Amino acid sequence: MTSFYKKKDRFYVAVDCIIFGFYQGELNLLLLKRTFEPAKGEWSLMGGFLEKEESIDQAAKRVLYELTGLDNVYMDQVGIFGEINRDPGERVLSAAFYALMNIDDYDSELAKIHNAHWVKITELPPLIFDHPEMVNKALDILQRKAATEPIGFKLLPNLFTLTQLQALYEAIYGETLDKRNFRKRVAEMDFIEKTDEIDKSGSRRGAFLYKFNGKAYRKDPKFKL
Amino acid sequence: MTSFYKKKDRFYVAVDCIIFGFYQGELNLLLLKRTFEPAKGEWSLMGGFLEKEESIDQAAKRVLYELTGLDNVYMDQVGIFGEINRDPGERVLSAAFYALMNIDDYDSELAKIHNAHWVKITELPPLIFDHPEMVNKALDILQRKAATEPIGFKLLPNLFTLTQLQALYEAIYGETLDKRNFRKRVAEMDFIEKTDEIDKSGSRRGAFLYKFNGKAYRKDPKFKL
DNA sequence: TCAAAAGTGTTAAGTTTACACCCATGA
DNA sequence: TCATGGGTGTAAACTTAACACTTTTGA
Repeated sequence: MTSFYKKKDRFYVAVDCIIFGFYQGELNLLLLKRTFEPAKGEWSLMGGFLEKEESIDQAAKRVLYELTGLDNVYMDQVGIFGEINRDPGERVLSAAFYALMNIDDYDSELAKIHNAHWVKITELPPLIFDHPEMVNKALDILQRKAATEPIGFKLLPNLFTLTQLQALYEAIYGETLDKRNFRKRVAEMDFIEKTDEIDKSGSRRGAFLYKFNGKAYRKDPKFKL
Repeated sequence: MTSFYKKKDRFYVAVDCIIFGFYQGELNLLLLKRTFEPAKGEWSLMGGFLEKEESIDQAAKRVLYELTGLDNVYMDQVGIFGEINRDPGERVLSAAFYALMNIDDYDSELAKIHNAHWVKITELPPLIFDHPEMVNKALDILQRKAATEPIGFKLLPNLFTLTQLQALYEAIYGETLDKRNFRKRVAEMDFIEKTDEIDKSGSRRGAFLYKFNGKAYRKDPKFKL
């Protein structure tokens, strides 16, 4: 270390993850009912401390991996939360990240170990510290970003019906959408491709399954839903 | 300190400020030609270290105040930058903030002390570390946010002509706008109020000065430019 | 046979874009 | 008197929003 930095203060830095899933027509968050201090017994986001040998992004991925067993999950920054007393135990800064995952992929064994549960965002319990702020900011970012970038697909299986896709966007925006207008817009985006497979789980008649083609999207990246 | 935090690593945390001003029809940044280590002689954003007794937002305001002598400047978060070697001297995390100021308000004496200079964003010199990324991200946020929230006014004097306002938005978006369409949209926003004062500095004929009425905006907060 | 979800087009309303000339003034 | 920036309206193109019925199937 050069002498330049010697007198400066150093801080604990955490990452907290706002983990979104889509389930039963609603956005859900994967939350911990804490079995550990501080705030044992209360609800919180999944978090962890930044370590010396990792970047902040890596820390976020690691924390998510610890809880879900997944890597390659879409994550993006929400912001840094740095009020002095945000953690009443000790001063800790927190970098918040949101993650979008397909709820089918999650490992319920790992979740059990951490006492993690999917909770509808319309029915969130009280959360500790400034975690409610983090969630609100993440939701706001998700709503804006989902409208103009094809990130919603991260919340669905690879193959999905248009009814599912519409229900997802209705959940994200918190409003109902017109079926014909929605499908018209989907039809204009060639990278949302109809397959010849049919899903019979949602109706007797069955619905065609679609998939998102990222390569095709990148060729003509115009998205609006 | 409770024992819980004892084993965790602690980190130096800085704030860096992307300070926007509007001058001669262009967006400018207030940059330092560093007279101090590290990276003496190179260009950088204004920054400073987070201190124990201040929140991150407060640190950003303090750093801006040190350079400009101004408080009450609009600032918002850009993000946290946490790559391990982003500062080659020692590991330092940085929370980046952008600030929007009226360039007339700045204190050129203070600027001199810090060896700070307004530089057109179309003519930026190479910047140290990951400062270019910070600037790019700040610009992106500014462009998105300026379109739907009335923050552009922070870059102008309290009284401004419509020609100035249009030039500002052209600078933000990096494209020219149609004068009649622009003024039509302004006319629809009642909180952009025509005064009876006239500015003669920009033309022989003179142009009416307008002002932004924040209270009126909050009553009917619909903004689009 | 009927309940439940899938699928399909048209029209009106609203928004956005393109475009050109006269005005007022000081030098 | 003329060069310079200030100020003004309309029509076409495009986008968005509203709206209802038929199809398929398994129980």
